[in-house]
Formats: sequence, C-alpha cells, structure tokens
Amino acid sequence: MEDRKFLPVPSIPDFVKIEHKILKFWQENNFLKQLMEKNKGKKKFSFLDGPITANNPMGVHHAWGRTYKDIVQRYKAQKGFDQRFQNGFDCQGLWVEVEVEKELGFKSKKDIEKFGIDKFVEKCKERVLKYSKIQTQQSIRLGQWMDWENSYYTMSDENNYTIWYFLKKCHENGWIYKGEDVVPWCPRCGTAISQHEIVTEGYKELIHPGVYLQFPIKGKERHYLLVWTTTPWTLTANVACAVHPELIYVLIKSNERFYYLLKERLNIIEGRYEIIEEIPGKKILNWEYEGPLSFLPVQKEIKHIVIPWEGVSAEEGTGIVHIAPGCGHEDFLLGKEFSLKVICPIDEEGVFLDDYDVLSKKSIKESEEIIFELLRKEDKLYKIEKYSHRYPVCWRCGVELVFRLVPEWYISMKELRYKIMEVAKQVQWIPSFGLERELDWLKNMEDWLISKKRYWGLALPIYECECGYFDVIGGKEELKEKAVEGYEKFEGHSPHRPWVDYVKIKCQKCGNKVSRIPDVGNPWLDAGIVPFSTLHYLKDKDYWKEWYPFDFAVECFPGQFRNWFYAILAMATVLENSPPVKTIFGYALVKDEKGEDMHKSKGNVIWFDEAAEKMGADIMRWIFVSHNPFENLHFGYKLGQEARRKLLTLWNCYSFFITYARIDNFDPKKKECQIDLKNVKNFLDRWLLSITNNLIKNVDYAYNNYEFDKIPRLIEKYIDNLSNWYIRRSRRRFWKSQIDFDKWSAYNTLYYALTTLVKLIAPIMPFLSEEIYQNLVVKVYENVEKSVHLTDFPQIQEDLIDKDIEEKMELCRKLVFLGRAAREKAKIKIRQPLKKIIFLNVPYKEKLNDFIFLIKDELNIKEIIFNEGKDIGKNFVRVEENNLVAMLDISLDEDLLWEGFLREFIHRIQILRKEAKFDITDRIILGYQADKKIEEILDKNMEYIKTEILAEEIRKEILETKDIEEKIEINNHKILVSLKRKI
RNA sequence: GGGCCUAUAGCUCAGUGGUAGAGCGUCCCGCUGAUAACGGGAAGGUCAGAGGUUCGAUCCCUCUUAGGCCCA
Repeated sequence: MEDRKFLPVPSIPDFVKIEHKILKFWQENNFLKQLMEKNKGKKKFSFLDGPITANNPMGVHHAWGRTYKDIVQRYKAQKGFDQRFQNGFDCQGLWVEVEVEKELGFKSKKDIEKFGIDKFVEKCKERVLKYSKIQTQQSIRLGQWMDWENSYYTMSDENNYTIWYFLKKCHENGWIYKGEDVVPWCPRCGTAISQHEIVTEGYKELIHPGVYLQFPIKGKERHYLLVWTTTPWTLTANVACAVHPELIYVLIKSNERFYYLLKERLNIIEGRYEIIEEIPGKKILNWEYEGPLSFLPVQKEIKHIVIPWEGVSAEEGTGIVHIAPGCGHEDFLLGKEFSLKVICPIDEEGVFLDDYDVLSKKSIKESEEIIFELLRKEDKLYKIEKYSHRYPVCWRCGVELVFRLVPEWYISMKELRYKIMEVAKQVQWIPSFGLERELDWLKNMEDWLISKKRYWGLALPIYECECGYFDVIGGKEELKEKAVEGYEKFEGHSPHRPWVDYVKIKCQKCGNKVSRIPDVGNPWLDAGIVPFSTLHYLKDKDYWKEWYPFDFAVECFPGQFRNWFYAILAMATVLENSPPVKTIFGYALVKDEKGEDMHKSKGNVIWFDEAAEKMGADIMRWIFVSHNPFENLHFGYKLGQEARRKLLTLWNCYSFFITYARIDNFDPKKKECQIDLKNVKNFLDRWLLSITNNLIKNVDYAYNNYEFDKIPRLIEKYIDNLSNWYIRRSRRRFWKSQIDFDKWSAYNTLYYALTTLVKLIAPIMPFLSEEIYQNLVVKVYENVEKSVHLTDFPQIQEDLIDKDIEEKMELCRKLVFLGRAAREKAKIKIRQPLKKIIFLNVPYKEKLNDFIFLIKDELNIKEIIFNEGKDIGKNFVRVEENNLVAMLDISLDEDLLWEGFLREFIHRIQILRKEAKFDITDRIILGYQADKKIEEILDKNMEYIKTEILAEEIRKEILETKDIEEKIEINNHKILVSLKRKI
C-alpha cells in the first residue's frame, strides 16, 4: 500500500526549483482543461484580454499586468465561474515592421518594395509567430493559466474582416472621410504618426537653431518684423506671420533700423536700442511684408500678411510667429481660417521637391546651412542661437518628425465622441479617476486618423475611384461579390497586402475599375475590435451574446486611454452602442529601484526571464500584487528579498506542522485524529479559527472588489499571527509526548488554517500554494482535487468567528508586550523566571482569566495580578502605554535563580544538539562534570531535564564515546558536557 | 498652458476628522530544537507650504510648491 504520510519538508526551500517542478506537474496533467470542464455551464465570468504586442520578449511590466489577469481568473474559477481563458496577441503594425526592417538591414520604404511586399509581410507574420511563442512560454513560467492553444491573433482573417464590418458601419453613418491635414510624419518610416502614437517616449530633448529673421514691411522703409523659428526649412513655405492681437508690441530703433516685436521679448535684441512706440498687436494686422527666400518659384505669387493668433506665446521667440500652413498643424488650421496658400516643400522622405532651386533634392538637415546663406544674401537674417526643446520623434525608430501635408483617411469624431463618452460613463473604472481621464481624452481628441502608408497591417477596405466616389467594403463576401478582377489571385490568402490588392471592384458611380487605397490601418483598430472578433460576432451571434459584455479588463493605464481603452469603447459604440466591458482596471508603470525608467542603454533593465529564475515567479507576483496599482512600481531585487522573507515565515509554519505531524502520525482523514472544529476548546485554537475565518471574509471581499493590494497585507498580518503567536504559544502542545484531545485539537486547527491559507493565496502564488497543497492534502487524501487550483474558494464558517476571543487575545498580547518592555528595562532575560507582574487599568480583567497561562508562559512569570496593588518600591519596574501599566517584580530568590539556571542549562544543551546535527526526535545520553551544587540541582530535576533534552540517561562523567563535547559556564559555574546519540 | 494623480520616518509605503503607523536600513539588547527567522528598545516626522471649514485637520475645501501620467 502506498505510504500516505506527509513528505518531510526542507527547512530552507528553493522556491525557483519548486516552481519548475510544479510547472512540469501542471504540464503533465493539463489542469486548465479540467478546471474549464468543472465550471462549464455555470455562471459566466467574461474576461477580456488586452492583446500583448507579439514583437519582443516580455518585460517585467508585462508580468505585472499578467499577474492581475491570472489572479482574477483563478479567483473566479475558485468561485465556480465558467470562463474562456483566452489570451490575445497584437500582431499588425509599424512596430513589427520596424523590427523586421532592422533584421533585414533596411533603411527606407524603397528597400522594402525592392525586397517585395509579399515577402516582407511574410517576414512580419513570422516574427509575430516567433514572439507569440516566446511570450507564451514566459507567461507559463509566470504561472499564468490560459487556454494557450486558443489565443487570438489580431492578424487573423476574422479579426480583419470584423474591422471591415466596423468601418462599413462608420461609412454608412457618413463618418469616414479623406482629409488633408498637416500631420507629424516620420521621414524614415515614410508614414504619418497618429496623434495616438506620439507617446511620452515620442519626445526627445533636442537642440535646434533658434533663427531670428527680419522681414521688411512693405511701404515702410527700413522697418522690419522680427520673426522667430526653429525649423528653417519651413521658411520656404512661409505665407504669413501671426501676432497676438491683445498683447503689446513695440517699435524699436537699433543700428539705424526699425524693428517690431513683442514688448516682453525685448531681451533678445542685440546691442543698444531705443523704444519708439508701443502698439497693440491688433494694430499690426494685415500689414504686408516681404517674405523669406522670395526668389523661389512657389514664393513668387504669395502676398505675405500679418494675421492674428491667440496662440502666440510671450515665453519664447519674438512674439511674431512664422506661419507655414504646409508645415505645421496649427499653421494649417490658421491657413484654413484665413484662406492662406498651402505650400508643401518636401516629399515623403523629407527631401525637397523639384522647383526649389538649389534646395531641390536636399534633405531638411542638409538644407539648413544653405538656407541661412540665402537669408543672409537677402539681408533677412537677424541672428541664430542654439535652442533646446522637447521635440517629437518617431516613437519606433527615433527619427525626428516633420510636419507634412498629406491626404489621410479619418473617422469623424464630431458626433461619435459624445456617443463614446456616454458609453464610457457606463463602465466602472478602477481607479475611478480613469473615467475623467478617458472623457478628457475624448473631449480633446481629433478625428481618428486610421490610415498609414505602410505594408503590414489591416488592409483598409476603402476603394476610391478617380471620379471622387469611394466605397467601403464590409467583408470578404461583399468583396467577392463586387470583385470584377483578381479575386482568384487573392483567394486562399489572408486579407493583407499585396494579395488583397489584386482584387478590383467597379465604381458604383462611374463604372470604372477601382483599386483599394494602398494604405493599411491604424493598429488600434486591430486591438479595438477584439470584444467582437474573438467572440465571433459575425459568425455566431448567439455565442457572442453569451459572453458580451465582458466583465473585466486590466491594462496599464498610461497610454491606454487614448489607445486600447479608447479603441474598444469607440468600436463598441459604433457596433452596439454599449460598453464592451463592465469594469476596466488600470495600473501604473514599472521603474527601477531608484524610480528611473528602465532602459537598455542605461543597463538598468530587469528582464523577465532573469527575474523569474533569480527571485522566482511567486515572489515577483507577490511584489506586483502588494503594490498600489495606481502608483509607479519601483521594481528590483531588494523588494524580492523582503517578499521572500515574508514567505519564508509561511514556509516555516508549514514545515513546523509537517515535522510534528510526521512524528505523531497525524492523519487528517483518520477518525481517531479528527476533531470537529466546532468542539475545539483551547483558546489559542479558537482564536486561530476565528482569525482564519475573518481572513476568508476579508480576502474574499478584496478579490471580489479588485482591491488586490489589500490581500498581501491581510495575509502577512495573518502569517505573523500564525507564526509569532499561535505556533509560538502552541509549541509545547505539539512537543509533548502524550497524545490527547488537546494535541489533536491543535493539529486539526493548524491543519485547517494551513489548508485554508493555501487556497486563499493560490491565485496570487500559484506555485507555493500548489507545493504545500500537494503535501498537505493530495498526499494524504485519495479523492480530492489533484491541484489546489481546482479547489473551491474556502467557505466561511461564521460560527467559528469569535469577536470576544479576538479582542481578549489582542489585549493579552498588549500585556505581553508591556511585560517584555518591563523585562527589557530591568535587563532581565526571559529565561530567568520572575515572581510576579501587576497590570493596572486592564479592562474586563475577569474575563482574561483563561488567558493568564499564555501571559505567564510567554513572560516566564509565576503570578499575574490585575488591577491590584501599588507601585511598591525599588523592587518593581514600571512601564506604561496608553493608560495600561505594568509593574514587574524583579526581586530574585535562590529558587528562582536556580530555575533560571536550569532553563539556561537546557537551552545550552539544545544548542549542542543542534550543532551536533541530531534529529529533533533523536534520544541521547548526557554526560557531565561539575561542582557539587550543580550535581545536586541536576539530580533534583533529573526527570524534567530528561524530557526536555530527550535524554535517556544522565551520567556524572564525561562520555568516552561522544558526538559532541563542550565546556559551558552559567552563573560562574563551570560545566563540562558531552552528548551521545542513541542509535 | 489644460486635465488627472501623488506628497506621511533615511528608503519603500500603509492609515485615520480625536495621542502619528508597518516593513527595510542603522545602533543597542534579548529569544530560539519550526525559524537563512523572531522579539524588545533607541534614534529618526511641523504628515510639502499657506489659508479656510471644525470644539478639534495629517485627513475635508482653496491656493502655492514639487513630482508623476496624459493632453496641448
């Protein structure tokens, strides 16, 4: 018959090794399948996984989010909810393209076209598959349970076609349009960078020339406008200057010339000057001036004028702003307002077009010096300074962005934004300020730029005819129906470039053959559609209805308001006008231990794999969960050490239990060992049962309300109670040799506490809890769930909660605390017994009677007196806190001293046993040599000593064969002792 | 410039309209046959600053300052 005894437990666990063992165990048993099966058909909990970009190995910050995801689903599984456990990968977009370009050593879009779009797109797919595999392995290492085979990929046909359906809906509402706008543009990637994508890392502190220009005012000889710019190349497109109509400008005379500029900006003037007059900005409006680089063909016909703009800043420049509607977003809007000409001097690689004289074919950087020279020749340059400012760069490749006029496709937010706001309000945001942030974004965001002049992404199903008419195709079937050419070449391929572009349709208006526009889609379309595509919205609406709306989603807050959260809200608003998810939970960013960003270049990045192997996944998860999710996490190995120590305490409790349960053959399934917890009498046991059930209640509440960071605090407090009070005070109950009701009571109680605790922490620390559960439960019971993660959440037993006992125990611990402080003050160690201690002002003292033994034991004091007696002289040491007073009688007599001696002696022997590496159950023979007085004392207490040190025999001689020998000295008595293990 | 968040011990952070807390770190002392643990003590705080509400404010309100995130 199989041995069903608990396995022995090492006192120092190797958490990482345990985790690998458990991983293997899980893998061999496919528990997730069993779990899903177990809860199938029950009440549903619908979790929405925000897709991780499958482009690189996972970082520590991903692990943070995935920990929450795993915890929620594990907890809901314990609670019996039916779940899908679907993970998602984000696949399409510029980020993948940029990495593949790096792999292939490409520098520009031309390289890609030369290589072949089809091959390039295949490479992108390959990369995504490669990294989704790696991320899956890493997630498994983290302990995340997901239905990995069933992960969704945003590059799937279903995902793409569902977006087509969405876009068609938008089109039917008249929201899709082609617009011209001046947008941030990456000259390397050759594409617009949408507003959504200029994230924090999208800015760099850069030094540009701060160029001061003097533009001659027409009709006023030697009068100039002083104008400032940091982008000299845009001067080729200057058509106007703007002044703030309400601010005060001055006319000054300097070097026989007259300049206009903002009064507040006079400090930029070189040399001496004299103020001629002050003049409000509005008086300067509509003046005509001679623009820069006037020999350029594009500049020939321009009538340069001064226009008003409230956005003019008094903080920098001259207060007169150079306006080039083809080269700046605000400029473009002003251009529209004042019907200015739009000049767009550069191509998509940031190179000057033909027609720009000497500048043609020059890049923006190359053009700088040439332009300065030309300006000098024209006498329009005042001075050049260096100017340092934050300037947008391409968030993927780091190249400085330019602003460029391009035709792009948009979804109008004119009506939609208000609808989305209404939907956003129906979501529960955690933290609650999430809603305000989202609304703020929605209020301020511009129309959604959905097109990108790239290769790897959603093929925008927009077919624009030369006649100006355009159509949006809503799905594969519709495409097939409308195709007039090339469908057979496309068939069998995913709806990506270049294959989808073989298909041509007929223009509904003029009948011409129409191609798809070459653009691909904004990647947030891909991620935003998943509340629909992953539930087969188009194919199986019943299934979709079963799981929609989702109950919960969790992602990193910064960024996601304008990205994923925004996208899912927008798309759900269009398709269903309903919130896609009931609760959105956000967490902050991961920084290094010093609070600085982790950067490869700084060398302070902690990689997931390294952290997992060094500190262990459970400890990482514990750190993540303990942290307030709304504050940045300063992650590092120091935190790991702290967390490890907390868990070691738990491990020690577990290992204590196992050690003695093995010695006493405690078997929780045997009748003779069992005690109904309701019949437990011992106060320590009843107290532990009570706080255990309170813990169940509080932890359940916290999980249920997504207050994850509260849980580790509750658990840590509990473990401290368990270890430093319950077990410490109960030790002797486990040690004693006789087996009685009290002993079984202790075992049953501690067993209950431990098995409950592992279930409570199982969602957070899946490995450690599994390890302990396997030994505590699976090892002894045959018909139980084979994994802790298949078990139900512990049932609270209200009748085991006893407020009264908890209160009294708390008071009791306070008294012990005071007693210790008194001993400390008197400098008398615990091993020295003392006569009595008096406590004053103790509430409900009579009820404390049952606890006196605890205080006596813990403080090693013979008598405890409540609320009687006075401070009587110097034999007492007094300590008080919060009105509670302790008075410790420190007078010692012969008996007390010898009793203290005995305890010290036993303690020394115990240390020797430990040094000799005896097992705690080993019997020994003790031999010693000492003076007569000692012999007398030891003789008198022979039996007591024997029990304490597990000696079968005590001899008044040094043993001839011995395992250890030492001279010890206590209270000036020298003793030579030797120990021998009995075999 | 606008929105949101944060400010508590050397560090990391809890917390409360009624006498300021934990962990880590430092220094002293002690306990320990479950303990790579633990306990006690000490040092260390104008709870960012200024106003207001209140019998009473670290907490609620306003402003200021600093930091974070987002937007412009």
